Amino acid sequence: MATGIKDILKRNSLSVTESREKILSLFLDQSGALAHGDIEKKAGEKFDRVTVYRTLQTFVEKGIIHTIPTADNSIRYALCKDDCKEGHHHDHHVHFVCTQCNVTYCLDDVVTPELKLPKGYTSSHIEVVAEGICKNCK
Amino acid sequence: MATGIKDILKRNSLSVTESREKILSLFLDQSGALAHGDIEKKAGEKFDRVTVYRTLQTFVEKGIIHTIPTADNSIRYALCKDDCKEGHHHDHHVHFVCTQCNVTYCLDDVVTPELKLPKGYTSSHIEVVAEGICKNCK
DNA sequence: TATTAAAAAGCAACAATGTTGCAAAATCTT
DNA sequence: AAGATTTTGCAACATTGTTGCTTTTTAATA
Repeated sequence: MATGIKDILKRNSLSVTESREKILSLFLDQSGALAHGDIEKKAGEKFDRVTVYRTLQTFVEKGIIHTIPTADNSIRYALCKDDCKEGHHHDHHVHFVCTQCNVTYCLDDVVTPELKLPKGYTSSHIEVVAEGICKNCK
Repeated sequence: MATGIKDILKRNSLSVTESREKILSLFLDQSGALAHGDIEKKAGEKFDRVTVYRTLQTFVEKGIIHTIPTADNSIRYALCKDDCKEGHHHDHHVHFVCTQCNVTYCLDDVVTPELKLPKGYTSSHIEVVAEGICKNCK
């Protein structure tokens, strides 16, 4: 499968625009997750704030990126693996936030564990966020 | 152990004030978690917005409540169990967000599972948030 | 390649959320 | 009850997120 930036956009029937290319490249250029603020800092001099919001929203809808829940009110976004379809994410991996460097990783190889929920509860999705020291900081 | 509202505050060496009593009672009166917005709606006519912020912050610092990460940028707070000490939380339970009624539960009996992390990663805390249909909505 | 319809970006204005400093009021200590 | 301390409320501000509309860019088609 082609993995160029333009290919990713076209595959998701998105028109190729400068801001989408730029923002998508930010994700491809590094392994961690990005908070909205990070993206705005890196791309915001060039693009309007609103465009960043709308682009991220579009990417989430198309399944190109996914959100990672945090406890500090700053949604983080990370690239999805290829098997994410529009409106149907398959992010069954664990996220890791380093308390030292503050980088968020997608641990693609660590699968979210099974949970035994109390009677009456049915879960459709489980998010696991581990916090600690990453391999670069230890 | 005494569980009156005043007792909880005194035990944590907090002075007993109207707003703290009111906000703490909101948590005691119901089982789910509360978002800042909920609290402001319920207590905000009586108290200043800033007071709500500061009170919640104080409660978190004292270990009376804890935060629950979400993917929608609205921090939720829930009461801690009694073994939370100041600055040292013991929230090894799973959280459950109902996608229908939007209530967040602390599943105190569901312990966060062990995770096998990749080499080099050490985690100090693991957050698990399950999403689905709760016992009241099914 | 030029024309045109559709989509996206930029702009402005606004709404919501969160923060800070300081004076007034309430609480705690003795 | 009086004074020291803590908390509250207020005002002003910063940040973050949203909406409507016009201009610009992209993509489709001749």
